[in-house]
Amino acid sequence: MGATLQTVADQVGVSRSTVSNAYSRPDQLSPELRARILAVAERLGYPGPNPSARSLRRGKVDAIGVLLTANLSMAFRDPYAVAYLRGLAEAAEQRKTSLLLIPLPHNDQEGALDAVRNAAVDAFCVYCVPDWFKALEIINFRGLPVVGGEDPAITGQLSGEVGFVGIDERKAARRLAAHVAALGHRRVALIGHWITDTSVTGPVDVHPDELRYYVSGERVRGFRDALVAAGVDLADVVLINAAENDRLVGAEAAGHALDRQDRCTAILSTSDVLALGVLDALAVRGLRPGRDVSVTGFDDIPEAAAVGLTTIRQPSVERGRIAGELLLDPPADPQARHRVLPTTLVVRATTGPINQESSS
Amino acid sequence: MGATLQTVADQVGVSRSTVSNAYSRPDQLSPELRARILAVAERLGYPGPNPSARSLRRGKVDAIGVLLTANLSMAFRDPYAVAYLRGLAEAAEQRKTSLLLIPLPHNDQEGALDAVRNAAVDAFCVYCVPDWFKALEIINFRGLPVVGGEDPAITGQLSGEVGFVGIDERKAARRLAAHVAALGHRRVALIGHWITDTSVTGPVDVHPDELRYYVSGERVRGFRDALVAAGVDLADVVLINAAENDRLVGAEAAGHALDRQDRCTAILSTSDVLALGVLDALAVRGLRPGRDVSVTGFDDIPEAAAVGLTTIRQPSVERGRIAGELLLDPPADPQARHRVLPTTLVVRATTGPINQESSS
DNA sequence: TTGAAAGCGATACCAT
DNA sequence: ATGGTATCGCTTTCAA
Repeated sequence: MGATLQTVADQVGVSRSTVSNAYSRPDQLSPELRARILAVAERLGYPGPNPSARSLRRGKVDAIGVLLTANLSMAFRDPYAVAYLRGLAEAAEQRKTSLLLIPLPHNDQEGALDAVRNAAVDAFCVYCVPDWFKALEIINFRGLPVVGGEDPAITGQLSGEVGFVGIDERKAARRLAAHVAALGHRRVALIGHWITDTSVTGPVDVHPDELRYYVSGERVRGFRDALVAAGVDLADVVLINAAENDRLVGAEAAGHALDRQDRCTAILSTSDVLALGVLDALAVRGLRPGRDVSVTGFDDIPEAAAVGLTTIRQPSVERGRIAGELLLDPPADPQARHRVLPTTLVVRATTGPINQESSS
Repeated sequence: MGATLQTVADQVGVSRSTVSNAYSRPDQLSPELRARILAVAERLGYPGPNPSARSLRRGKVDAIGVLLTANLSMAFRDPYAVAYLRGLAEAAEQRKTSLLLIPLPHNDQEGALDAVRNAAVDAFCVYCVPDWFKALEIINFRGLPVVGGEDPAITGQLSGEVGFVGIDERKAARRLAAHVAALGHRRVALIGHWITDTSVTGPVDVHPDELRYYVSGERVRGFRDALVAAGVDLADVVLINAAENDRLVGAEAAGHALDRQDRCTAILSTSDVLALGVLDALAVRGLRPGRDVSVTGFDDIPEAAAVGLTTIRQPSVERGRIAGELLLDPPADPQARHRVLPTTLVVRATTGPINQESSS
């Protein structure tokens, strides 16, 4: 217990530096001496250099901090987030770097953000954190390298921003909504994750331009763009906030759209997970997706294919991997540090032409 | 740049202690002074106490190290591992504790284990790491609290073991194999994850008692127990190693069982992920699961239900949560620190009575 | 190849 | 309520 570099050095009869070298620079001393030192260390129960002391001195930790969604454990329910994390892990493990998953307090209260403040990391990767979260300010203030991958504008303001990897959210959303509009839908509901806040699920009365959370905001604006372009009356468009990116919440949100007199004929969600919930809500009410009500998602998680969900496919693992690479090996060329990845419209069975009978 | 506690203290005209208190013990100084200090700190661009220095001094990091599978990024492909991690995250986020995901070198080579050695954490949670991995020795030597949750014997030897959370692997496997044997199957193949090593997929000639990796070993031994009890000749049982817990690898392993003259009538795998691969292999060969060949998994991941896989259900999220709780709030009662969770045999469509025609 | 000395940046205890 | 002081454990020049 309590063995330290000093203890070992004393026992062996060498200086601290030498013991330190035995661990961190094997080439700086004779193999025999090193062996002797390591043996003594083992006998003394010296656990090796103290990680905190070591990183304090070296100024490096070999870990990157990950803010995965405003709600860490919830993130693991979203296959897309998991895939992103997998990509990040791939990049990290290739470089012997650990990933520090930092939990955010559910309320984002000042004092509760210690975990972000005290995170011993060399850089941060931020994924799906609403831009108004205080955690971002802290990260910004710490001045470490950051890869956001969402709002180019916001991450552009982070002092340590090293790059960006994302997609053209709005354009992709536009294509999806254009597809829906082309099928004749005019009464539409849009379900957005955190478009207003992170606590209440239900209809909101906000102009799309005001939505703050970048990802959902852009997607909703993309939907709006396309609907307006198709001549849809915005008064016929219901906007619903989802307090969590969760299937159950998606179902709840859909309820607000379905259980009203002038039921909409299409429901567009800002994620597949929410859309799966929407499908659940339809099932409960005996409505057929693609016939009675058209439904779309966003991400193209594996389950989307399984249930025939029309959606936008975006890279997941790759996106995480690139984020990690940007952080760990920032390319010299600034151009190469701004990556906009391609997306694809995937039309499946949950969207179909407007059905005159059930919409009347 | 480079602002430190000292800098701030000098500017404000107070001592370091006071500045430190302003951050870590707000109640130790007047609100006005604190406000003044924080303001100056902000102006100076002082990012807050240096995490490494802080944890060096306090002897605490507020992070727990996670060894998730021998292959971190691969772990994210396994829904069971992800669920476990979710539970762990739930426990951690409730206690403002971060999770340090530590990558293991693929070869488990000495030098490459720095990440484990240098991990700044207060404790370790080890999940699905083969017992012969050097990483475990290092963890053991560091003497930090550990929750293994797999091999009670091995974790029992870890100096810092604080508890155990797992299932009765062997008993569960026995029930599963008994079900298969009761259906009349006598020529059986067992596919085990890492039962010999982590590099080659294919038949192995090892006695079940010799298998080293605890989890798979116990499951295989459980299978064996039940088969022998049912009068199966062990000479008719093929043992196949899977180099990775991966669907593709499962399919590959199944190939070794299916593409031989005396094709087996049942294939038992040590995980659902592998079993899904087995089903793929059957499909490719035009064989019907539950009719031509019976197939079983282990874990009961969501996809198992979707494809009708017969399997053993074991708690996932809960298991991770308990592991986290054991680490973060070890119960005083030693009894309460040894948790064996219940499992259930879930019979679905992939197992059926032996089919005389195709087995002849 | 090895050792001596100087921090890295912060916190805790004890006074005041 | 604040300040002084010792110390946490290690790495890193630089000199021998």
